[in-house]
Amino acid sequence: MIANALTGKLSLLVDLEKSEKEILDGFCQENGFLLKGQSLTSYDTDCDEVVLLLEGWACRYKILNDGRRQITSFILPGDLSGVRACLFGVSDYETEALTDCKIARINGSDIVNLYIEHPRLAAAITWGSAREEAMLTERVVSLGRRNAKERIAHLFLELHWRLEAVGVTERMAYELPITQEMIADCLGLSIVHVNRTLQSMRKDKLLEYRNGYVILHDSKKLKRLCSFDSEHLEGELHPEFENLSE
Amino acid sequence: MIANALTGKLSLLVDLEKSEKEILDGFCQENGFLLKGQSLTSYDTDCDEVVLLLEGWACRYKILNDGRRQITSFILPGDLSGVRACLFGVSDYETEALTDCKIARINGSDIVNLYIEHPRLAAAITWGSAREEAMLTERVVSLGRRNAKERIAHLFLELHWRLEAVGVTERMAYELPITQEMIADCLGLSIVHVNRTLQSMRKDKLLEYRNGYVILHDSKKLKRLCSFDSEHLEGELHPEFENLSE
DNA sequence: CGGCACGTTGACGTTTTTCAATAGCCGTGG
DNA sequence: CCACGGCTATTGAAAAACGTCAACGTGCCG
Repeated sequence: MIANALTGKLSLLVDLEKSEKEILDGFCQENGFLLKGQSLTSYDTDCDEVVLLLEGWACRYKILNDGRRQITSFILPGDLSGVRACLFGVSDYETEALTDCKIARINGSDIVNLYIEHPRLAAAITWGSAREEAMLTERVVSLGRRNAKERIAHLFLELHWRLEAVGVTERMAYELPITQEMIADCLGLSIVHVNRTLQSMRKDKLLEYRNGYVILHDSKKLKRLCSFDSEHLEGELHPEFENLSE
Repeated sequence: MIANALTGKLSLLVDLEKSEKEILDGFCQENGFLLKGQSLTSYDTDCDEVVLLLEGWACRYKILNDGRRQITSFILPGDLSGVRACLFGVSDYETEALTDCKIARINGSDIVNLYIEHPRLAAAITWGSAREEAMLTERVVSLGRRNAKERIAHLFLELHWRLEAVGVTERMAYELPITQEMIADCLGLSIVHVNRTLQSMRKDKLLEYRNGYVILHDSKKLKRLCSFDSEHLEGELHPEFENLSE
């Protein structure tokens, strides 16, 4: 199931043909393993490699010159990392495994060839990037105009939405195997403030976060609280692409 | 010169062939005008239209349900707006002219066809989206981990960099025809605080911002102050794309 | 047992926001 | 011509949100 996370995600978007599915399945073959804390981009191969996350959590982040860290996004199973770096030769952030991870390393040229030989798949992958940009936009809104409580609500709802798409949630709960420090670095808050805000939200019976496990007690109220809108996570391919044959 | 902003920008990336340039020039024909405050996306045509900004300033923003506003990006001459909306049928933000603007409306299908018939151009346009994502990432870092002074420094440096690429700067100065409120909404600050911070930076002889005109007095110190790195604005196409013929 | 990573708590500082008032600029209408 | 309103910039005072520092607890693992 998880090994098909990518195929599954993209199937939501386009009706994949058999040959397309085979190509994707080829990409999904586990051929690597990362320990917690390891970097996703091995420096040997530099930018010429895309990593498909099969199992585990990772993140992208940037560090300012005095050590402050900002996590810009979380990478979940089924997500591709490094497509932009591969296409444009620039990687302006670090990528690190937050838990032990199973991955599939994909040759950069294979991805580039997709753009030439399988434009529909390329379009689907570009859609993935577009979705990421949409999430980044929402993060900007959070960091710019939402307070601590609203930021946490939004992040936890968004993660629930994403994890649902790859089928690893249980109703309104899911595993969140990261520390409060990572949440802080993602939401632009201090560890202490994240801790206090989480406690306050727990008291208000909005949500619970303990031992790496999240329970959304009142998702309706949470959504209202932070103006959550899942539209930014949805989408469909332009009909023109449907006409492309392989 | 400005009418070629798009061609110019993309030329930095790929050696365009004559036929490709002609297509781009076709897109650059001014065929619309927007008054300050007008929306870029006319609701009649909905998502099936891409707008190329030829002259003026615009922005994308989101509004929370209690009215707070966050500007997620500024749109400058040579920028395309609505590519994602056109490819994936989702537009999850508003787009508005900040000044009077000259624009070229481009039929969405024409853009989609690019992906099918002129993959190299499509790749170049995708590169534009990737650059936007990179800027968005930097904005996340700003909002999450930089204080008011650093945010302003970073924004003003980034705008200078972008405007330089389309040739509308004068040494270390440029016109910035927006209000302090827009800067506040972009940087996640209050108007009052933007005002005070600008004054303080003026006193420190870092930069000046008056009457819609920015002067960067000490760009070296500014860059150090906010860990500015223009790498996120650069890039080159994967060599494979060079082999594509038309 | 000791060390380490993580969560929690309290006291105190700083940054930033909010509220409220004033001043300058500019176009409009009388 | 001048008065007026609307928009933007500016200022001061007070409050709220959030950060920092330092300490302590707890569970895990070698």
